[in-house]
Amino acid sequence: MSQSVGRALRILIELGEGPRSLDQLAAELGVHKTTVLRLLRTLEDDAFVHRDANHRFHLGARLFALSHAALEQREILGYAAPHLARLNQATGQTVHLGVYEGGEAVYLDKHESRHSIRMYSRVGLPMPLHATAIAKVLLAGLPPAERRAVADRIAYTRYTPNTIGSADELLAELDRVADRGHALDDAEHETFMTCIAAPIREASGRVAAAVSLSVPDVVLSREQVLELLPRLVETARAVSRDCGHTG
Amino acid sequence: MSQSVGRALRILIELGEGPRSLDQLAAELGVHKTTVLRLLRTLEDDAFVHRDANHRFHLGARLFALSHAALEQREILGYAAPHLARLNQATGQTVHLGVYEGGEAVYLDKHESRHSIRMYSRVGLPMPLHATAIAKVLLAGLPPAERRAVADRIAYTRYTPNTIGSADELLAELDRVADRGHALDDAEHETFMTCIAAPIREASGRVAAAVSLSVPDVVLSREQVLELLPRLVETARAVSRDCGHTG
DNA sequence: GAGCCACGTTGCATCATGTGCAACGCGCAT
DNA sequence: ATGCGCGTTGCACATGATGCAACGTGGCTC
Repeated sequence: MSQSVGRALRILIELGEGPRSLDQLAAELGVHKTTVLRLLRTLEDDAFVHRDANHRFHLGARLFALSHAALEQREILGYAAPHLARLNQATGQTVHLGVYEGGEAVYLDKHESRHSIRMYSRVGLPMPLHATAIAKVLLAGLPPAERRAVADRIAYTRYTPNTIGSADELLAELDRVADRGHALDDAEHETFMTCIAAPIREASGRVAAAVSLSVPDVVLSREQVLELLPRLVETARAVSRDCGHTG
Repeated sequence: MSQSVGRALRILIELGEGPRSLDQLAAELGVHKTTVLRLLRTLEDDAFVHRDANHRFHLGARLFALSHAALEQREILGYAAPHLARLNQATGQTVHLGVYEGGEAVYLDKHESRHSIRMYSRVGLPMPLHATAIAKVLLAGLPPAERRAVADRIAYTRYTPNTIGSADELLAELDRVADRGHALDDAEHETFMTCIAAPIREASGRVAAAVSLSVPDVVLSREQVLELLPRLVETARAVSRDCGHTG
């Protein structure tokens, strides 16, 4: 579709086979040296390729970073999916998987409630950091210094009377969440919703994601939702185990 | 340098942070949706990105493949270098590291002889497959079917009276090399040179590379070179161990 | 169930951008 | 000194990438 990009990608693929010289690449792609050189320089600027002292081109460091990132993302989704489905099956409620990435908490996966009254959300959508159970779990998993930095950047839009309104309040709440091992959203985002969330940890112990149950008041009371906590926590633990987290 | 390629790479980098939608990417790059879509399709064609059922874009499978390939290449170099330096130090002779990639045997690393008469070679340079000790070790490490295919493709240029002249001869020699665990180039490439080579194996047992010693006749006789074999083989074993090969 | 909205998708006209050519510079080998 | 191989640069051309505007479509909301 896009010629130059296609050629650049073919260069990467060729380099995947082993180091190449400029002329080799030009010959293999069937294009002029000049063109290959320009593509290589662009690739080099972003560390996708690396040239050694002898003007031979190798795959660059960025690829390692990317593949690691990709692996992590995929793994969590794949490992979590069956457990989320089972939790959804057992409770009949909306189940979310969320992760903290690039300064935002976003939904990675969603299993719909059986009830006609549902929570609005979309996979990939960022959520308010101070007003959702998932976000609180994710933030509680960050190192304290980073928590503070993130808390200071939040706008603290007040969605309901219960919404957390300041960085100090949020940080105090994050401490409680870290202690308890789960978070509650008690009508802090929507007046008619209660959510509970628990952390998923990867092998290193880092909080890699969070699972949540979201239930409208008209379906279950706050107390009834809390009764689902053990099930939720057990699901999060099961996913963590699948991710290699022992304990 | 190359605009569209640069944008495509930035897309990959963004996707390294996490899955994105078309509009998100367009906003982050500051370009029109259409443009991003085209770049994405090109990336998708080569499996650099993957789009899930919900039209969200992820990093694709090719990146895993590439990073594995790159890691392998780099690892061998890094693991081997100190051992090669030590062998070079101990013997004073030219030491080469070679790998078989994309139908060619090439030099990956070189440690120069202390003597004024040296072997001509350059890192990254392909070597004749039928007339060097390294290449014979590398080919001997291939599965038999592939050996045959490679042997049939060779031109069998006769460099010296000792040069192997046919596929059958070469295959017979490869069998011997595989049995012995090392190869000898007895003036088969240059009339005045003797080389010996031994395989480096990675964890899976596959022959990942080969080390060689190259000595001009005027420096050491054929017999004297063969006396260096134990040292060479031990070096190759040491590198193999560093690569995770047990045994 | 109907309408709406968000998002991905397509065709097209424009011109910026990527392209190939030819010439240069450099290092290495003879 | 000379020649060769390889990477590099400047330049003119037109190809191919771009943005616009309009269309499809699926999912959410009412």
